[in-house]
Amino acid sequence: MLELSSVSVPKAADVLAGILREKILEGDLQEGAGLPNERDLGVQSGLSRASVREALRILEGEGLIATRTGRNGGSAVLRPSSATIERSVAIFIRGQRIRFEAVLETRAAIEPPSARFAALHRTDADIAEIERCHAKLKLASEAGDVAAYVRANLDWHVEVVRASHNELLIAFISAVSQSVYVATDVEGFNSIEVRNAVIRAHQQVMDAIKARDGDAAARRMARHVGAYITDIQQTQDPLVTDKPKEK
Amino acid sequence: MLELSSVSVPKAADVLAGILREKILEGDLQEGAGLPNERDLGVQSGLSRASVREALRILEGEGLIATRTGRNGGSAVLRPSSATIERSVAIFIRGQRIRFEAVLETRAAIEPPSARFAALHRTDADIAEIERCHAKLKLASEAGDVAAYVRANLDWHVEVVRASHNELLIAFISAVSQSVYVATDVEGFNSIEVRNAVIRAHQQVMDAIKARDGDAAARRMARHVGAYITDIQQTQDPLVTDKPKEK
DNA sequence: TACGCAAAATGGTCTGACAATAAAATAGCT
DNA sequence: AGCTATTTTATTGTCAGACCATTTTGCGTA
Repeated sequence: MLELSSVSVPKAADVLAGILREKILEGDLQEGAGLPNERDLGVQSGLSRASVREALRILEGEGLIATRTGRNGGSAVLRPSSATIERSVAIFIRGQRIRFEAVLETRAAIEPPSARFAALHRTDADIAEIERCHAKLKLASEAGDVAAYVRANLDWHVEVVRASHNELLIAFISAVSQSVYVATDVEGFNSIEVRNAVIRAHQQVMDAIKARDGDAAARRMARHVGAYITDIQQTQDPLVTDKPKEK
Repeated sequence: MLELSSVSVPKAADVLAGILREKILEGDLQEGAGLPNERDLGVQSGLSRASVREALRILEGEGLIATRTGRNGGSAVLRPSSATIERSVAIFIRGQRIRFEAVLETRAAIEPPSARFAALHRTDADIAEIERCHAKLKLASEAGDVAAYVRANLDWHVEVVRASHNELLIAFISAVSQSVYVATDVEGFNSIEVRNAVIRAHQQVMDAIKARDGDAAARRMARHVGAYITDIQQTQDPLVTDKPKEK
């Protein structure tokens, strides 16, 4: 008797999307290159326009193409950016109901080694960018503008990781920061004392990165994010939200 | 004169997808719950079936639903898994032509802190699982089955991170490992000497995790992945592949 | 030359039909 | 009754063709 493991029946749109995806990732289609219009793609592939459109929509969801309407419109090849990762991480965090503590832990795990790489690989332009964020942070803190302060704080951390010149770490920290932002704009947290401590810690980390001292950068960043976690836990503890039970 | 900043015209499918996405992420639709069939959704939303299908395809791409054909088929709500992150990371790495070195750096950054969390949060079941992978690793190494060895090696690392009980770190390491796997199955690398060194290093890390010694676990893991990077660089250096120029 | 309007090219949406699939219901046989 | 084969049915997958919306191009006129 012939054994068959439930043959899969790929959908037309998936197949076409796969072919186009390979062409793009393989580099056959350069960034900015325009795909044929939907009707032509239909003729070339022997599929209906509906199926072609579904394939294009898949690629659009993967951040591989962008589509414009109108004359000279159509689908153009895109370099997949970190935005795609950010979206999937955001959905993962919300959908899986990831504990906020886990998100902070992840950030705390990524940032110290990133700070080390930043100290080793930084350019002068990176330093300038980081200091620009720091200046904005100080300004917002002095003005008591908490929302701007939180925003600048996040930007500063992302900018430090950006100085590592490791594109994957940058994408990860961007994705995580996105989710941290929506949850740290708490009035109780971000008191004037905490803000001043943050500014001092940032200064120390920046000094280490400027001096290209990887060990110090990692150590100081670890201390900083560690303090951040304990601070926010103290603020949140009273109003305990949903604490998922151990499985 | 009235100033208008180019109004955006959201597409019907995007709007519907957004509504359904919120319902799912908000928890209004439990996992496994079935959505109405496409025709009903069309009637309820006032859209054509084509638009409804496009919306469903978007959600499917985001890993939020799964669709089956046939009677009692239709779309059922899914918990977004790490697979979605893995896919977007894989596309990002290939599409951006991320240096392999950067991928290894990212792994090296994530694993030591993960090992620390593993030492702190591990259960006995976690230990058993890690040791199972380690046993398979040793067996494959002794048998000289390099492919199985590489696979088991990767599994061991993922399993250690899994013991951290941090779902986001687990998703990240899974995504990165996926890409590491395809590139480390090199014959020159993975010599018997390297394999034995790996086995010894793993043993030390496991000892620390068993003893719930977070500092030792992080330190030993850092040393291990650090050695891994230098080893693989020595193997690859002779046959330098594409070295993207500094921007 | 400058402005405005028509034409053309392209994606966006709708309608209706039929094919493919898989579960459920039914019929038929032992 | 109980099993098996067949038919029915609910649902997604695919197609064809039309029309609408948007944007660029180009022409024609002041």
